[in-house]
Amino acid sequence: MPYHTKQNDLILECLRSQPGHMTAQDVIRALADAGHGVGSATVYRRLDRLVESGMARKFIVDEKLGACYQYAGDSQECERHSHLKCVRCGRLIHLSCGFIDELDEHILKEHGFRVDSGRTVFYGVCADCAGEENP
Amino acid sequence: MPYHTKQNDLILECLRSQPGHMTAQDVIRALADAGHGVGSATVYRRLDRLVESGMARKFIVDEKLGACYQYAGDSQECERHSHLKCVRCGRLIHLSCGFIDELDEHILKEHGFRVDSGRTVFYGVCADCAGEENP
DNA sequence: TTGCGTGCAAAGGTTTTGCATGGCA
DNA sequence: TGCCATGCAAAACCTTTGCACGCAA
Repeated sequence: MPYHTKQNDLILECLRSQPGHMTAQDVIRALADAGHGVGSATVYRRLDRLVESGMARKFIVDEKLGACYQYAGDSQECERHSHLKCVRCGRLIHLSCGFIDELDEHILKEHGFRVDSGRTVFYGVCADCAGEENP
Repeated sequence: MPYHTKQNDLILECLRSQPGHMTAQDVIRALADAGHGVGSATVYRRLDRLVESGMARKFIVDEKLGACYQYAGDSQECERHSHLKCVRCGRLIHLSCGFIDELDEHILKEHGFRVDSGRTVFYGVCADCAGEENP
């Protein structure tokens, strides 16, 4: 049975305060800056637990950057968000789109694979960067 | 102007011999096992160049595992492959599917983002693992 | 001969692990 | 009082970087 600790609340609150996504290192730095230093080992351990329990979502954006975490506690609104990562400028774009749902359904029915859109990252080139290439 | 070296051939041949994908570490180990030791720095440098030149593709599967590389020299057949990664058993499944093309087209037209399917990894649960959950 | 490519070693970064201590139940 | 959680430090890991030497052109 997991215990309820102050550090757990701090980490969760930190994630919640951030509209976007944070790496584990972001969380560690944010807590340190706020005056509540939390050991990095604890942050990693708690983040993994939050993901297991469904309070947070975890996905990989970039191989240099570590894993990214995002709060998912209250609303499931972001559940069907996917992400677009521009490999040129590095921007990460949220994508809410019915087409994704259709795709997920198709993959489930035809290929027997249940996709978790919240984790999935599409790589490519964003409009701005594509514009710069072909002016 | 890039030079043509023995190590470059070895690395490319190593990738080509593998039907699937390899991490940089896999390449290093494979070459070492084959008796041709190639320095890890060289492997990383050459792999990056191969990706730049289009001879190989690179994508991220798992944050613990490093980047994955795949040969893409002869045929572009795999160009429109996406990958499904089962978060339960860790299996990586190739997905060739017209629906993906439609999605990419939709994202390009409606969201102005050109997706590179070859890099994209869908996370979720495969049929086998889903079956084990609900027998 | 020129200068890119290589290899070794060291450094950089994130994440994990071991172990003694502290705090929740 | 138990036992999980924490924190520190050290370790493990992949990847990058610096530098001298070797090899392709």
